[in-house]
Amino acid sequence: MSERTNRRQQIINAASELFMTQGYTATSVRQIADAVGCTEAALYYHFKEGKRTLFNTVVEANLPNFMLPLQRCRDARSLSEIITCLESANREHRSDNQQRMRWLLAEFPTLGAEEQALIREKFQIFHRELAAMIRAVCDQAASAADDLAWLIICLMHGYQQLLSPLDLVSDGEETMFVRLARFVEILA
Amino acid sequence: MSERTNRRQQIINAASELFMTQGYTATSVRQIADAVGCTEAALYYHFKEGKRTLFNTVVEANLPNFMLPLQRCRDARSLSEIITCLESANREHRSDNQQRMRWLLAEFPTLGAEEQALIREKFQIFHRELAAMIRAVCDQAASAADDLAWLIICLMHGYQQLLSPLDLVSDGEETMFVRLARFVEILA
DNA sequence: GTCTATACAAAGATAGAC
DNA sequence: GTCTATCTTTGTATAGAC
Repeated sequence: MSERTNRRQQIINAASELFMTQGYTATSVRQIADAVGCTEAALYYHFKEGKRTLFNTVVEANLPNFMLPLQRCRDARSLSEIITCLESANREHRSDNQQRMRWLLAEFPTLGAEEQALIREKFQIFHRELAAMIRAVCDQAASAADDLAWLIICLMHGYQQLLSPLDLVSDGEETMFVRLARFVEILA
Repeated sequence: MSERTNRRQQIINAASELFMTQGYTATSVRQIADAVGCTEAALYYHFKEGKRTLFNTVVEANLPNFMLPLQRCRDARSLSEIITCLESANREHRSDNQQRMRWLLAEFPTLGAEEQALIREKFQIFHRELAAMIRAVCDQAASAADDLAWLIICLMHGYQQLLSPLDLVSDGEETMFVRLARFVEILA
């Protein structure tokens, strides 16, 4: 993959960056072409159906890999271990995933039905895996594990998309997650 | 306040609707003028500094009234009562607040420093009030109440902005909140 | 594949008449 | 206050040369 082997890929990368930071409508085809270092005409050669097609490609290329943090927790042996593990996995890709998710949810209403379904499915799979993992480490009823998994997902999302970007938690380290781990420890 | 007493207000209302559903860049001044039933020139008379100024006005007019759900919980006497109360208050203004919050967070990065600070402050006040309320009903250490308050805020946000709009929770009623109430009941 | 050149619509914004 | 008319810039998109 030399410097400019694949123009198409360069375009997708530049578009990803711009769409994510500025949003779809705020980003012009000119801007993308400039960022790549080519002309608009060249861009239209690679994406014959124009801006919207390029956007769809970018969406699929940027579906956050939800499973990544879960794989790290494979050998957790308690609920609190799962949580602290999720939190640390989360912290490492923080700015990346945070931006991707924010963008994804912001554009979600404008997406086509297939893309919306794709995203929904990703979350459902994540939830299913997490619930299974919870059942494995502490003997919960299936429905309780399901709820607990959604609870954790909501919590992480709220933290990642609300507290963290708005800089609402001042006490430096993510003590909140540590405390959650302690909470659920009691419950388990 | 007759039909067209206040053009300025009409403009703000129309702009609110359009900005929220389409976003800032996707909404044109023309579109707003059309919705109001006047010309662009008239609009520029009321907002001399143009689209961005109108937008700022709209942002301030649409800062969700965060305190509303809290006021409903004044006479809650336990942690679980607070939570179920918040949840029901939340459910009533659901679609409204959901859209407002989604929009606010999507546009947040583009806002000026003062507006960002304003939003941040609203959340901090909400948190402070909720934490105080928690301390009032169950004898928690101040720091534990603080964390618990953030936890509940994150959870509600995750539910409102992730699970609910993506239609990820299938079991009809908001059992998740009921279960959370039970969880925290044990903790208290 | 990439460029130059250009078409054409829509954007934000303003001057000046009423 | 509101309109008509107009300006300038920016947007998406394409034709045709290299």
